Amino acid sequence: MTPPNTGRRSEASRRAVLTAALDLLQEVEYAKISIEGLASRAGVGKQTIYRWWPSKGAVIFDAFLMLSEGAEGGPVQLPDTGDLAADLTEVLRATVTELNEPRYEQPMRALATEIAHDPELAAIYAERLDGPLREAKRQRLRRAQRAGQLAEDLDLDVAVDLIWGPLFQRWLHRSGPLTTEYADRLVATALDGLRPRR
Amino acid sequence: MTPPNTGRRSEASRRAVLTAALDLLQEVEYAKISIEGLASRAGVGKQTIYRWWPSKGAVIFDAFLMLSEGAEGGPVQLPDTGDLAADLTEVLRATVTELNEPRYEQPMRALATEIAHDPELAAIYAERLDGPLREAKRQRLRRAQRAGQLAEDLDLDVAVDLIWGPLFQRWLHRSGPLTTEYADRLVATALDGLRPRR
Amino acid sequence: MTPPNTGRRSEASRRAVLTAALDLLQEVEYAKISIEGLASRAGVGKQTIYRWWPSKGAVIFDAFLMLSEGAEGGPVQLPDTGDLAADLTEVLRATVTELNEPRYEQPMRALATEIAHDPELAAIYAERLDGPLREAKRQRLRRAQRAGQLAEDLDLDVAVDLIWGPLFQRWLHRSGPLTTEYADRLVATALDGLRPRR
Amino acid sequence: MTPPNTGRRSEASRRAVLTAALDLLQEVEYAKISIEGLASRAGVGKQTIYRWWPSKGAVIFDAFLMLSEGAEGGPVQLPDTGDLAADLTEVLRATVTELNEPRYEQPMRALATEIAHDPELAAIYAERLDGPLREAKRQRLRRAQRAGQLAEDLDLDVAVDLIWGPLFQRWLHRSGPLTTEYADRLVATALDGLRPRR
DNA sequence: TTGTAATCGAGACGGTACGTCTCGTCTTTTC
DNA sequence: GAAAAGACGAGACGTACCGTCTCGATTACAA
Repeated sequence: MTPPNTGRRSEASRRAVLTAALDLLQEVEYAKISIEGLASRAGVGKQTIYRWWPSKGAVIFDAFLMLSEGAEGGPVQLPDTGDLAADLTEVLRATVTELNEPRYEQPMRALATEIAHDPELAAIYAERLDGPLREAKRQRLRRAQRAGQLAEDLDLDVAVDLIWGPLFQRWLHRSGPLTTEYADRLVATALDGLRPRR
Repeated sequence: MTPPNTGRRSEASRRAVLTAALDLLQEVEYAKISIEGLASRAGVGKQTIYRWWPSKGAVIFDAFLMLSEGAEGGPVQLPDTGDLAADLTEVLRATVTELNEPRYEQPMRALATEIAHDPELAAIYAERLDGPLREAKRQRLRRAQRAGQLAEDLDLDVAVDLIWGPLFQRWLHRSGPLTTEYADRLVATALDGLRPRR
Repeated sequence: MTPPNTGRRSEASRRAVLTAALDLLQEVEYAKISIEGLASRAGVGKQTIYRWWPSKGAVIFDAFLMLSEGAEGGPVQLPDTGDLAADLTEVLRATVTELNEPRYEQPMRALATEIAHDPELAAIYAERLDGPLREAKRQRLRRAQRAGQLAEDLDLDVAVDLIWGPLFQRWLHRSGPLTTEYADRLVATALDGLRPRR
Repeated sequence: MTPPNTGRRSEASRRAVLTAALDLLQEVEYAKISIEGLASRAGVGKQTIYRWWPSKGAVIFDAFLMLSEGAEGGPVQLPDTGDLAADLTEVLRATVTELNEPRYEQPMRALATEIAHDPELAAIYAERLDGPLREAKRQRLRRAQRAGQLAEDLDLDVAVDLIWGPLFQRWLHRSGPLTTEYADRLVATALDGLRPRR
């Protein structure tokens, strides 16, 4: 993200910009955020933003990165009580709650949009933000698979998509209410499949 | 979308604007389309656009509407050969092909973004564009359910999400390559579920 | 100065800009006047200025033009009591007083500078502002010449330069104090010449 | 001009800046010269300029000073053949030629402007650049006066203004073509005065 | 001979203003 | 009375410089 950086970048300014970005995202729609406003909110010259970030999206993205890297203590881990269905249901319910939180909604939609339109950003997102999380999901499933709780020939990537894809899709497109019941049903249906089990 | 229309609206101008919108979407990124440019491309006064549409998104949306309503002859219908897995695979493969077509990509991402940020538009989308399609999907599954090919207590809405959600999610977030193999595996996994079948 | 003007220019905005220009010139140095500040002072969009004037200098110039054309009732005329020396002395003394007035100084230096650097502006200045005044000077001298008070073969243009040139030069370059005594001596010396008169 | 200079200033940098200033004046309009560009052209840090000169005008001025002090070998002297009219005509013709030279025009207009707007610079100009020249002019006239060729009570300062003032005025304001004929007529008219000589 | 202190090139910083672009509104003219 | 044309006030865009600042790296005195 950040250019070569010959060694003299002001860390204070960097943090001020990223913090201001997160603050603004809480207040106004992503599209209405201007570099001008961002700079003035951060108490920073516009040039300082243009010097270090190629686009508004990149700033917002870096802000998310800072947030996530600050929050996370070590590698992410999904709960593992041995009961896969229960664990997944818990995680999805938490996700539902989070997605319904107003203060996260705007920033996350902004991020989703930015990723949808900028392949380069999408790649960084996949590596830095989604990557570790996805790996954690895959590992939880792998443990279940080894315990014989999942099909032996299961493609774990497809499995992850099958569980979380519908959730994000419904949230992003508002194709229906995002409730904990939906999360429950989603987990159950994904685990058992659409076909009847004798 | 279109206001009451008391009777004096110029159909020629309306079509010119919508056609120009579709043309521009092929050429440039959605975000770079301006009302100004749209009006001049359509050979129309700016006021004519502001008079009849509340936002840029609404224009683009109306353009999609015109496109889809023009294309469609009667109600949409999913293939039904009796072999559900084969039929779903065929449809998903077709969707994969379409999503990978460059000339559809920009407009569809634009639409997705617009829906993600504008709940009102999302509602109209759900009703006018996605609605009929979703109904067709549900009906195909219902027939399979009645034929005993799907679980009796299956929530068809969740089922639709389970099949198409991962696909759109992967496309929009570019979280992985969108291939026909992926479509195949998705259908199979959704039908059988993650758990092992004895 | 003003472009073709297809017929829809706002007279109110035009006057607001020119008035603001004159106001600002009283307050701050010409070089510190910005288009941005001018527009905001005039309560006008920047584009309105850029649309109708090619440069800051052109605006200031137009402002002077408005001023002079507003002030002047009919053609300018120099006093003619029959006593050329007395008349010229009176006029030059008045000029000295005016040039020493703080509220005229800044604008006039600004105008002089602008003319010095922009030949196009200089031409308009020569025609619209300086022209009528210079003609009045020439005419006063011509009457004196006809009355036998000036040399028959005198080049009136050179004569005008000889009387007013030193004054403006001394003012602009601050090469010495600009007093009424200087004006008196200048007139006398110009009329009699440097050579001794027997 | 130059600050106290405690003894450690780099002569190389000083010359580089002044030379760059003169070079740039040949290429672009004075107003378009920036400290930033000047520093980079001179291969010098901006701070080195800000450390040693108070303003852009001061740099340009110092550059002129360097130029003039380099050129001049000893005190300036006007020609003295005994024929005052001929001598003055020769000098004024030379001045006309010089003022018409494109490579001198920009820098000299820049200098004139700077002097017009900055009284402090005007004082230094009067002392360092114009002073010696003006003294030379006065001395030539004084010799003529002693020889009885000029009026006994003539104010030599006014006389100098009368001869050179119109010329610079006409050049700076472009109020008419600057030709050798004009120079000739100017000298003749100044010497004889406007009034008829019996 | 070695500090040590000021100067140097470089360039980031918070800012102001540039000249351009588009917004959404308003006004004029044409059909 | 809707339409095309386009001027208007507003304000963001990305760039250029402003004048200040900090950073090693020379560099030339004083110890």
